[in-house]
Amino acid sequence: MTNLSVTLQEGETIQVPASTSVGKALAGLQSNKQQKRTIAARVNGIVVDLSTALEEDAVISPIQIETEEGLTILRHSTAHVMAEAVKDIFGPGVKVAIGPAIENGFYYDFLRDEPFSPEDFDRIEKRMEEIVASGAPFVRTEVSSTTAIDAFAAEGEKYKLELIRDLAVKTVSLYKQGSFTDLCRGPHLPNTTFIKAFKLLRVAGAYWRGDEKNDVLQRIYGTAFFDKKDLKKYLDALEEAKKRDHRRLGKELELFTTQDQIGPGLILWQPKGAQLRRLIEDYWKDEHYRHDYELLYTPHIARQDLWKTSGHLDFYAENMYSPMDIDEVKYQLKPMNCPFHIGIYNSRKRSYREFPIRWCELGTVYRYERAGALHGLLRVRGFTQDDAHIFCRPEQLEDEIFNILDLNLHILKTFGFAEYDIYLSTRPEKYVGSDDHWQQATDALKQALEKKNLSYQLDPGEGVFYGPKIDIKIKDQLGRSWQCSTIQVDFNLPERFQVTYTGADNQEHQPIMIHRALMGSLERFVGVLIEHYAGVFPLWFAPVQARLLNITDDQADYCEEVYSQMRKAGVRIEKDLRNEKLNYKIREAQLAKIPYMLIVGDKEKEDRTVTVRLRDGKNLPAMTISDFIRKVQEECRAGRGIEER
RNA sequence: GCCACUUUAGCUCAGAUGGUAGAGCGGCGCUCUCGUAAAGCGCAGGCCAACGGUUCGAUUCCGUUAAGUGGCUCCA
Repeated sequence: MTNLSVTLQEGETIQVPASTSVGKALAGLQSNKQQKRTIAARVNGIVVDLSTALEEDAVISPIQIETEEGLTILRHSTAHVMAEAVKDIFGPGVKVAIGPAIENGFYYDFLRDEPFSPEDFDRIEKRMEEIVASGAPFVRTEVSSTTAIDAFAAEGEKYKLELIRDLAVKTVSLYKQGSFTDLCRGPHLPNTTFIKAFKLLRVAGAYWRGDEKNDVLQRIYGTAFFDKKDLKKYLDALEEAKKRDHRRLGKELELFTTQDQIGPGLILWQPKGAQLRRLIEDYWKDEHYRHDYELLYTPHIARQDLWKTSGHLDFYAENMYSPMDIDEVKYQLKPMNCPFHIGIYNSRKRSYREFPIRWCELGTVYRYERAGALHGLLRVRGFTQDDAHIFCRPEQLEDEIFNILDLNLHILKTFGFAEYDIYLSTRPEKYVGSDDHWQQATDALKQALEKKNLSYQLDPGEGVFYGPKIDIKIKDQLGRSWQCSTIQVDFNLPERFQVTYTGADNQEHQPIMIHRALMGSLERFVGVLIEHYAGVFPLWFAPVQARLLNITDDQADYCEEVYSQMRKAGVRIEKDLRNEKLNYKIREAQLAKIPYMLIVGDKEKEDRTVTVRLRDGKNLPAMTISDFIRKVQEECRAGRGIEER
């Protein structure tokens, strides 16, 4: 028998007979303890089961269950166990589709006439426990596609048949544990005993292969971890996310609301939310002014012809609301601001000397979103973009992109977002503009990113048809990412609206146009901010900065005085002069997440001061009104990042 | 839009195999005037999402519609 040499990634080499399983080979290379945590391995770079037989010399690195990769395998295997449980309980009439591991868990799609109910979850979980306890091994077999097709056809597993046919390969691999066999590439756990902690989370509808023309399946989501502690940690994190839900906090803190009578996806900003938004807008405008932008305002509707010219009626009609008649002419609500900005550009002839032109607007747009897509502030039908359009010459593009990135990251950072995922999307299959232009623009985007020292991922073919783009996803406090910023080069609109400028050569040229939004939409950004801060906003954009609390009615007159002085000085202050106990007032202010509580009793009234209580329960020494005003102003200045510039 | 689930007082939620409903918080009133996370008592709030059907009778059963939630899909 031939001997093979097997080398552990980190060094040690042993000789084993051919056809030795990976698991066995590893047993000779690892400690017992390590061996117990090993569930799969990378052999010559390919991830395989421990049961895989070695047929050539190999470099092996074990995959431990507690690693990211191990967790994925664990979850994938748990999905198989869930499928087995479901088939056990609900019979062969239930058809299985696919069941992959996903971020934070797994799912499996089933076809079943009856809906799954939460009570079913208990039964399924119980059956899963039994399967896990049986310790059944996950057994891999390779069979010819025709054999597999026969087998799945006999069971009526039509989705599996479709998958095999589309694979169009000679042999496929099957995994069997207990009574359940699934078409699967693997790898899987050696056996079910590695499944220590799992939970089914929810059921949702999903189309077969994500296409709404196909069958609607029931998708059961679950998660699994290698021990109970981690599962609990995850479930706790879900709880925490629930607590931070901007819809809940928006209601509790009276930031925004929606009403049936007004319509879904249409946001009503309550006074506190409006204040928050105003502070963001003011800051945004200031920063744009500093960065050499000019501010625009444009209308909410325009003649339908405009949208014909812009091409929106061709490629965006399904997101636009029906036209309205005004003096027998059709008008439509705007889904984007760009044509209006172009209108301003075209209001007179432009010279290359004016470039770059940077115009920004907090422009409110309306887009039709499918009813099922609406979600709090994050997905709405009317929203305000922090939009801007830049017109420049090709050779200015890179600098402009660099400047945008600079402003973009600066603003995000000021709001407390310091981690991003950046994507560069290149030319899709269908596009307008010349290959040269695409190449130049894409290069300019790349150069700008590199000059700014930003790492990014390439999204080949994911650009919009009119130009390449950079998308920035921000990461919040809980590590979730949100798409907000987008920077897009546009070769299309300048052409359609015949946007030109007179060059140094006295000829007419077409400028490059850049669209960009940093926060994306104010609605979404505020939603993300609420969740990021859990409603505990930094002083500089807290809708209410301070609340005055008197101890008894005796200090009411002094409090009125303090209140009006502070309000005049621009401090966002409220007064709570009700005849309630101090404890009660403090509790309410605390729940309202107000940064400073100003407590006024006889002592303070006597000394003409206030005692400052912080959100964390600590007290600052009593200070005068003007000292407090100064303190607030200084902190706000620092928060807005003024000192950095 | 599609699938599933949900909709009871301002908010959070109970409730009855069909006989028109309750709690806590909040609001209002009275008493208390009180120093760092909930004082006491009382009162007022509901066409039980809307509309149709079944029924002697519907908030409860059935259907339709609307809104919400979780997904699919799409995206700021």
